[in-house]
Amino acid sequence: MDTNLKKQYFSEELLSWYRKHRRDLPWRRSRNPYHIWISEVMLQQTRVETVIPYFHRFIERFPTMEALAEAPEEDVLKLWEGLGYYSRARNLQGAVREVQERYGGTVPDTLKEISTLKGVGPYTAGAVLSIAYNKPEPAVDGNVMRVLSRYFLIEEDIMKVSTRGIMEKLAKELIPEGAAGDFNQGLMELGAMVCTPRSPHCLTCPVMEHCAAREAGMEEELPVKKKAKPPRPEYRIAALIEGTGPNQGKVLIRQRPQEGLLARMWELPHTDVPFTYSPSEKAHPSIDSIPSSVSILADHLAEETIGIHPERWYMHAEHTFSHIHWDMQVIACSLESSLLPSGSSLLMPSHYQWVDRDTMGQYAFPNVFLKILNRYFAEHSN
DNA sequence: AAATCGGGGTT
DNA sequence: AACCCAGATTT
Repeated sequence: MDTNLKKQYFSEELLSWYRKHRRDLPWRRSRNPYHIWISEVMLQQTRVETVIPYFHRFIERFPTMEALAEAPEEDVLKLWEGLGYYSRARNLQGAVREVQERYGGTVPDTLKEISTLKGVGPYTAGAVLSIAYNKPEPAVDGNVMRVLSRYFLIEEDIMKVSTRGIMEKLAKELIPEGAAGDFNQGLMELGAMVCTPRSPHCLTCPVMEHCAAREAGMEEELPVKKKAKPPRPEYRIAALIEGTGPNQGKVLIRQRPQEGLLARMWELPHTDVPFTYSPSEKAHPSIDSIPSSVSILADHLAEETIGIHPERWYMHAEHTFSHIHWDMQVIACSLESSLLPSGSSLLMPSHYQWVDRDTMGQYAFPNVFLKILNRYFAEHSN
């Protein structure tokens, strides 16, 4: 079959399939460029079902770009809590402020301008332009690369930058006249609902008849993708420091640095230990079974003027990021003293804070620490 | 081109 | 346990 006919068939069938089968998603209920933009940023590397509650909370708290531009950054981070890739939140607010100042509060409608905004890469630019403004720009994400690699039997490694270029050119050619938004969303919808990574539902696919991978029996082998490196293990020890006196019932937390992993999020004080926990240490934990870790933790906190006295083993926690796996032992501690030279024993460095069950909600935590704190306060609810 | 940057659902 | 998700940025 002629290539151009295959393309025309694909575009027409996909478009009509989408218009019949599209899911009713919150960000599909308007074409507010700001709302579309938020949804696309939240959807980066994140599933639809995960995003939905975050999207509702976000537009309720920040209904307009003006509201988001004027909000304290910590409020934005708190609403992003648990969603991951927290630089997305900071970039989004920074970009919205840029739109307020440089573009008079209107999301730019050209590829050149919108692409200058922080956190708006090739995908997000194309998605916002096509969905909000119906501009014929491609929006190539993982779904689109999977669908196109199968339908056109493209065996290039989709992790390569050059392959992205091939896909974008192809995706742009396929956009039907005047239907960029629906077509691009249809491409992603097909990838999410029908042309899935494993065991694709070819029998219900609107373009199965001319799918090259299907004809070749290759649908399970595509797309070709080089395997990612496994996350490196990191062994860590954390202090759950229980307050006394005026801080009875509270726990000491600290804020992470401005840059890097989990930037500006709050956490339990903890540090890396330069060796692995043996299976017996994981299985039969106690302070005495990991004494060198405990002394490393005490030394680490002493450098931040926090003197601790380890009391008991509390729990084991694991957390996997894309590139790191944390294997963490949590030790309940009492506060020996503040080692600040001149202050009273109640003074703490400014990036430390006492919190209880009611006040911890003011601070944004990564999920691993959220779980530890929620368990602790559930067990210590006087 | 490779590494960094979260967290969780599916199979 | 492997895979991968409506990716962008930095090195």
